[in-house]
Amino acid sequence: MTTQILQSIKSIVSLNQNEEEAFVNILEVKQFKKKEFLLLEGQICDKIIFINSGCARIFYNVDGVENTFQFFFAERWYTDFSSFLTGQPTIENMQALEPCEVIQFKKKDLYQLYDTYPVFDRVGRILAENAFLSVSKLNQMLTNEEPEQRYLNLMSQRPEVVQRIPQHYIASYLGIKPESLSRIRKRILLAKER
Amino acid sequence: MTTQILQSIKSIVSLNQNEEEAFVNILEVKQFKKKEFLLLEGQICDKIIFINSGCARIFYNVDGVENTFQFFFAERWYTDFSSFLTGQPTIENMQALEPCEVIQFKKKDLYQLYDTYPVFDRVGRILAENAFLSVSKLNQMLTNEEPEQRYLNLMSQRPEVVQRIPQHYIASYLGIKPESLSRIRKRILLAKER
DNA sequence: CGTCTATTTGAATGTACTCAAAAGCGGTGG
DNA sequence: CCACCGCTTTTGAGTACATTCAAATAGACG
Repeated sequence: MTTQILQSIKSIVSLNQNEEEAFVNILEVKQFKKKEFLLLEGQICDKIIFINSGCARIFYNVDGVENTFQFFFAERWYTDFSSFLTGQPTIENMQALEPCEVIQFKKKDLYQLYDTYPVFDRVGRILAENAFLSVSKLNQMLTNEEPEQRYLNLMSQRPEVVQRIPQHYIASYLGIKPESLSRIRKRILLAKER
Repeated sequence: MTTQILQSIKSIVSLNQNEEEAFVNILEVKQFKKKEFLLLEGQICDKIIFINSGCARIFYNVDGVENTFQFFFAERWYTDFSSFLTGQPTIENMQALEPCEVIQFKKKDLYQLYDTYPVFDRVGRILAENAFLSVSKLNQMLTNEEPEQRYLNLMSQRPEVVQRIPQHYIASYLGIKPESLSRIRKRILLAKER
């Protein structure tokens, strides 16, 4: 059950037996059905989630419109850092798009680890750094590229998104309306036929 | 000279005398004239910069067009994490918009600190977390808000940007063309007059 | 003072948007 | 297993807003 998350950690730092045990002890496995919420806006996000299987999207509401801004598949870490760090209620929702098995642990347990085993500060640092890289990439995508190019890149770089995620969520992720994505797809198809 | 950066560090963790000395020892103070580059694309970003005074912008080139995506003022940290972490050449340019005094230190020195004094892993973690928060915010801004709203928010949340930064850089930061920003400003002025 | 760059203004264009409706698809219950 | 219902995707027509291209004005700096 905890093989994947341990592997993920161990690709970052090596843990001695004490550290590994201490870490495993704070883990909790959870199952979510399709459409269930792993995190709901208004909650304080005091946990870190690692996805064993399934997939989920993150979105928040702006004037009643759902704004999807990330998809998570197996082997990926998630937390709403803003809420996690500041203790403020989150505006993010994390919703299972397929049945999910996740491993999660609480902030307070993690902070205890930070204080007991400094190696975990390093884990935290590297996870934060990776989170930063991933948001930066998203940012560049949103600022540099036309919607059509964004979709083409998504197809080549994250095919699982295009294959497993409903189109209107992808549209939201790309920053366009479902109708526009539909037209873009049509354009791409026509271009290919030639 | 190092007062500000030490204060910034100490707002994160407390350092004992050894740690503080070790840290100060890796610091280097540098001056940059207006328009000079603190970081140039193609270089490997192997340093972290802390701005003592002045301001700078970060931009990269897309098809020959400069894409400005952040402004830095005094008391702010900067590094191109992508390049810093992966060792790949950076695509980012950091250019002084006013004369700048900065304090910087090298990656290799920092990693030595990481290994000698675990407290710096924590510093690194928290800086990475903050960098993440700031990129996330930028992201939300870019995805949620109309250009006009973005500019209004910028005026109220970061007035120093509007006051000290040339307009065409702000336009680029907002993701629009200088002409559009000019028209937006006009619209805002007209609205205020009523 | 003069040059170079930044900003403003104008007119025409393009692309995604809105609104509306039709077609397609998946899941549920009979 | 099929029929139906609801949700997703597609298509169409018209609109809005930033963009492009071009030119004029304003401002900064030597």
